[in-house]
Amino acid sequence: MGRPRNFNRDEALQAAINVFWKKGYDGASMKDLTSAMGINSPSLYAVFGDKHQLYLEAIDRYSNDDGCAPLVAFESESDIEKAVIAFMRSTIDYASNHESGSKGCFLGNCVSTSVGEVEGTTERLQDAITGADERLAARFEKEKEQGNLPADFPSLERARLMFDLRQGQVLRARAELDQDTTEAGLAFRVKMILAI
Amino acid sequence: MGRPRNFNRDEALQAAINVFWKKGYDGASMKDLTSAMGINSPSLYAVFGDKHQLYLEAIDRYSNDDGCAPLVAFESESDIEKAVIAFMRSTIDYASNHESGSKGCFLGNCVSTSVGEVEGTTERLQDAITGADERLAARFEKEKEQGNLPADFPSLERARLMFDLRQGQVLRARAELDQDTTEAGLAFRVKMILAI
DNA sequence: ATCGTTTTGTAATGGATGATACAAAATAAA
DNA sequence: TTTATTTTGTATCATCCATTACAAAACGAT
Repeated sequence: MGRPRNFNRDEALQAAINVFWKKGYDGASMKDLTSAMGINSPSLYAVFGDKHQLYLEAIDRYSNDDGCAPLVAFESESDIEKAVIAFMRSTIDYASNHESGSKGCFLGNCVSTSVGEVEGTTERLQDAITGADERLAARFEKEKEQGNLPADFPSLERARLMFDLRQGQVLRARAELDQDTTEAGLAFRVKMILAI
Repeated sequence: MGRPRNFNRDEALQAAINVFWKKGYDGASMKDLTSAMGINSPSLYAVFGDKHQLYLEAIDRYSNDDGCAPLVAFESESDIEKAVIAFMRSTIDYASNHESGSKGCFLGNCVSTSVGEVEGTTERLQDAITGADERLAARFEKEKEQGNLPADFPSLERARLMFDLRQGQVLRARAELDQDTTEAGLAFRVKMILAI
């Protein structure tokens, strides 16, 4: 059943992500999707099932790529303070200067709308949130073991703090508000996240 | 031009808000809207213009009602520390237990999707964000004048901090994640907002 | 080169969408 | 009550949507 082989599935999926990211699930028409992906609708159906399955796959892919880029930045930096800074900067950078031109966060600004309306989105958004919380907390725990953070450091609480701050930043980015304003208070935020 | 007089315009608009809030702009069909508003489409067009104008009016109305409820809670409480707590609790409460059943924040979780796609939404979201920043900061400034906060207290920076934290909370609420988890770290967040 | 198969493009399907024309009903005026 | 006007409900419009049938083209095997 006509699956095309002469095209890059990953690139097509990335193109679909960018369309959904910009227009939302309902706002993205099949025409928007197919023209951005460079395929005709029959191919889309053969490869991805239907619009709904494509959407879920786009969410999964984004969760494992762009969406967790700040997490990777956080985990890659060896010094914990620099790691927190890297997380914040990476968040702002991806939310404001993504190569696709889409602003904000696909999960935070688009998938959130379809929660409860499009099947499969609620669990995925929940997993993305709690997963981020846990990955951030895990790093803090490791720092505690190494003695770089006090033994009573509330890792999960501060992880959630970081994540929540992130959401404000991506909303500002989505609204195309100047990211320099968020840059201003960054030092204090870092200090607070690591305080006591 | 048949404008109906035998119905409550405000109630109809509130019903429209709840539909848009739950389903987003594109996801809300005229049928969804008219049946929730208790009117037929000709009446909707006579009273509100069209779907697009109704959406913009819904945004404006929400911005001046539900959306700023936490701001009112913040401004109403006389003690500044209790005021910050009131802001946070009000945010969580409205985002999780709104009478309409809609979760999260209409602006943060729905309008954000249509930014750049639906005309008139970008300015409105920007105004809502910067307006909230300024109202929060204004209260801090007043406290400084009264000597309840140090003279070098960075009002706007902390206002933005509060607002950004709020966005994380409404996203968790939209995803129907347990709000008790956010309640846990509340004391520290309040301390951090008012620190130094 | 020919045939069978796979990939691509066109075109059409039924259904739903946003928007209105129009008639029925209700109201107000005389 | 009769008439003019306004409000409501029905029914329809063209259009766009997601989806798929089908034909054309490209490919691979023999």
